[in-house]
Amino acid sequence: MVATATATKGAATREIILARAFELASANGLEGLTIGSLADQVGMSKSGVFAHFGSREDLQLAVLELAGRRFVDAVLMPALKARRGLPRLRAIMRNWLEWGRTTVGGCVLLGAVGEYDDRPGVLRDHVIRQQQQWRAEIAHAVRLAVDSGELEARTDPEQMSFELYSIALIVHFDSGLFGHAPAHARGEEALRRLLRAYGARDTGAPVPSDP
Amino acid sequence: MVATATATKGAATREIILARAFELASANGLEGLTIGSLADQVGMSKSGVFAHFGSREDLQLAVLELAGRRFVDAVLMPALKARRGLPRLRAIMRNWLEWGRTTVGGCVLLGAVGEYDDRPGVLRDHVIRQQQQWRAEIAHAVRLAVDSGELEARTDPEQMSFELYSIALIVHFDSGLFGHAPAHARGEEALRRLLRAYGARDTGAPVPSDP
Amino acid sequence: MVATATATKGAATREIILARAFELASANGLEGLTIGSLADQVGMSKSGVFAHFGSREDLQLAVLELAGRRFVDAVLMPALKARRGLPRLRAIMRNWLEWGRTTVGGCVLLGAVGEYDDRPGVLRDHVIRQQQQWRAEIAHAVRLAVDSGELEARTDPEQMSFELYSIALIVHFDSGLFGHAPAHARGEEALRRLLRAYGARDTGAPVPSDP
Amino acid sequence: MVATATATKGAATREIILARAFELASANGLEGLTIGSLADQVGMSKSGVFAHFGSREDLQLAVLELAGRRFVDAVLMPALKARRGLPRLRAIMRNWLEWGRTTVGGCVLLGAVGEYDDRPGVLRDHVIRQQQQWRAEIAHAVRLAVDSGELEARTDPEQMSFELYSIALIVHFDSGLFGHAPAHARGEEALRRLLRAYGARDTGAPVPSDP
DNA sequence: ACTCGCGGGACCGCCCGTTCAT
DNA sequence: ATGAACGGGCGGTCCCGCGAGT
Repeated sequence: MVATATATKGAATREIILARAFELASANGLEGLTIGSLADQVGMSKSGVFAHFGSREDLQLAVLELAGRRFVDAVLMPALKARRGLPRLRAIMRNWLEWGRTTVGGCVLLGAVGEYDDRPGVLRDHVIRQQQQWRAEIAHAVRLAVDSGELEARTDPEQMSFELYSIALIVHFDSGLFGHAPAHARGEEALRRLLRAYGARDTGAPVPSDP
Repeated sequence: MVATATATKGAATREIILARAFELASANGLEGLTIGSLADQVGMSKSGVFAHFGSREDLQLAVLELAGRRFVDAVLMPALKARRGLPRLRAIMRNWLEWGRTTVGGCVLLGAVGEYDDRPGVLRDHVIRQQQQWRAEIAHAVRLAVDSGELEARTDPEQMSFELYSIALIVHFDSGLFGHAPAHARGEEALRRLLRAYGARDTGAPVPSDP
Repeated sequence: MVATATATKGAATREIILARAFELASANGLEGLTIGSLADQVGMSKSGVFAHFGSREDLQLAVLELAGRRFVDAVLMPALKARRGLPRLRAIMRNWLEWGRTTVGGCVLLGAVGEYDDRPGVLRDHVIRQQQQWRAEIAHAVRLAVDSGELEARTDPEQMSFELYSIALIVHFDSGLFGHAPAHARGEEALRRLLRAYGARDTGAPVPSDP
Repeated sequence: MVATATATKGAATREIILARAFELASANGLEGLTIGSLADQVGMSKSGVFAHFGSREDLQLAVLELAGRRFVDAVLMPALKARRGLPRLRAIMRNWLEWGRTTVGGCVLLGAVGEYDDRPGVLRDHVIRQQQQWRAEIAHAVRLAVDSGELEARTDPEQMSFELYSIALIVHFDSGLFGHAPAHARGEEALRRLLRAYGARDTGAPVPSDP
């Protein structure tokens, strides 16, 4: 028998539960994700939901992983269609901010950073790993732009990744506090300045009528 | 009789409780602050602690305010000793990052941003007000540096405040995830680059033996 | 398989809890019914008991309804075996007073009247509805006796129902204060006089050797 | 120094507290009378209120006594101005029902009957004593009416007192459940019938234009 | 294999009556 | 007469197992 992703029916409902859990976690954070409320949402019994994950922590872990996959699909993969270098880097950031805007409650991954940055446990470990992965990805994109000569040669990709990340982070939280529009505007402006600081000529500004 | 800071005994123990609550909130977040655990920590009964605040929300509010005062004392006030303009701006950021390093769990205010950015209520309102105040303070410091000619004349103070803020934010969370040292190093590097991008000549680098 | 009254096990224990709750409410009133004490009595955990009702108010409501059913079974139904008219009316009252005597703490329904006559809420609404139903039932029995010519033709059934009710009420409370025996004796005497005042010839007196 | 009713200032404030407590007990019942809420109402500290009574039970007892005095003043004393016999008896009942109508929450004494009829303790004992006293008072008034020939000679004063009492009781509770007006109308009608049943010629009906 | 019903135990925020030193 | 503190209890929620149905 060929190995399939969802061999049984159980795995299918597990996906359904997970999808709903993802929505709840987007809205209320991973810590706000409760087995009871999730059971209500999917119309199952608490124990039915519970059985699929074994513990709340494992449920949260699964949601975190799903969020990671969705993140890749929505942010990273589409950016691969853009040309290597600056265009791809800008595509990544654009998709990222866009993703936070379209999802209610914003990016789960960034939210998780705020929830587990100081709470030891399996979840924190997972968040750390994800962050490292993801930042390495950005750093890689930066490196490509350096290689193509679109960014300064002396650029430290990890450092720049860190700074790009900080923009996504503050846009995420500011969106919650002050609304999407102003947060995104400020974030895009910060991004433009950051790119320029690292030597980018074309910053992707709509129309730089600057003489 | 010499005037004392705490007129009555009740106010004194309230301060003690509050101080302990501040520590707990630093470590576990404001949402992780529980009346029962707080009572245990201060060696009192739950009702004894409770009576001082009237509700958990009011306790959290009080902790938030205390954090605000401590922040001002540790970050803002000392920076006033520095000369207006760039030195003061750098002092503010230095104190800020330093504050996050000395306090276990990091800056409560920044942690609160992550907790209440999408949770409506009195606490969120308070966080918003604090953020606005505090960012306006930074913007003001920026304006002074612009006036003194140390930063570019076309600088938008609010935008720069936003970007400075983003550095503090990511340093806070990264400290929790990856440890203080690397986060601070990256943060300081980001700060230097940001200042330079806004036209600062002297970036406060430890050894400006730049040829 | 023979059809059983309680299909599942949960419903069975729910009945057990309810029965015990009924006893507690009889003794201490519906307001004196707490989840903790009930849990102790049935030897379960609080949450176990709680889960069966969802809220204390719903528990009280359920007890109230159970009391209503028991009341119908013990008072109303048996009286249907008596002939329409005066005999049935007397049977109702006799059963009623008897019911109060056999139940420890007396009739829950009458007790609820004393508890919720001035406390707004769902329970009060329920009590009101029950009272209306029940008094209408008595009024109906009165009407039958009027139709059969055993009571005066100009009798106002609602008024008489009110007065019959007042007898049950005072017997209930007097039983608690002064003991069953004297309260019942006075109540029966009042009932006899009341029936006579409304034109009944045979008052059901134990020894009608009245010359 | 001559002994006065309120020798000290403490006794005066005690009266103030008591008066407020009486109002609260009228509205919420003696069991709903809480030291904290009472303290709020009189603008004192809880312990300040508490010190005047020694325990909640004693406070309730004091309220019960005050209610008794007020009852005498409002119901019994004014009735003494009416002529002995039927007029006085009718005056008593009229004042009684009136008292329940003017006081928010109705007669505390009758409410206490419903609260302590099955709850052993000092309060119950006190209620019992009060009831006995008060019913004896009515029985006495009945006896006078019998002596004056306005009621049947074979009347049992205690029995009639019991029945008069039942009218007051149901009017009290029905007022809470269904409103004052209908309850009072039914009560007065019941009273008229009861008096007539005991041989009264003039039942005090407004204008018996009955030919 | 999967889902459910049922129950437990810990904990939560909150309120109450009460004591004690001032 | 007060302010501080306590102990116990309240209703309610959470995560989690056990045993049985299908």
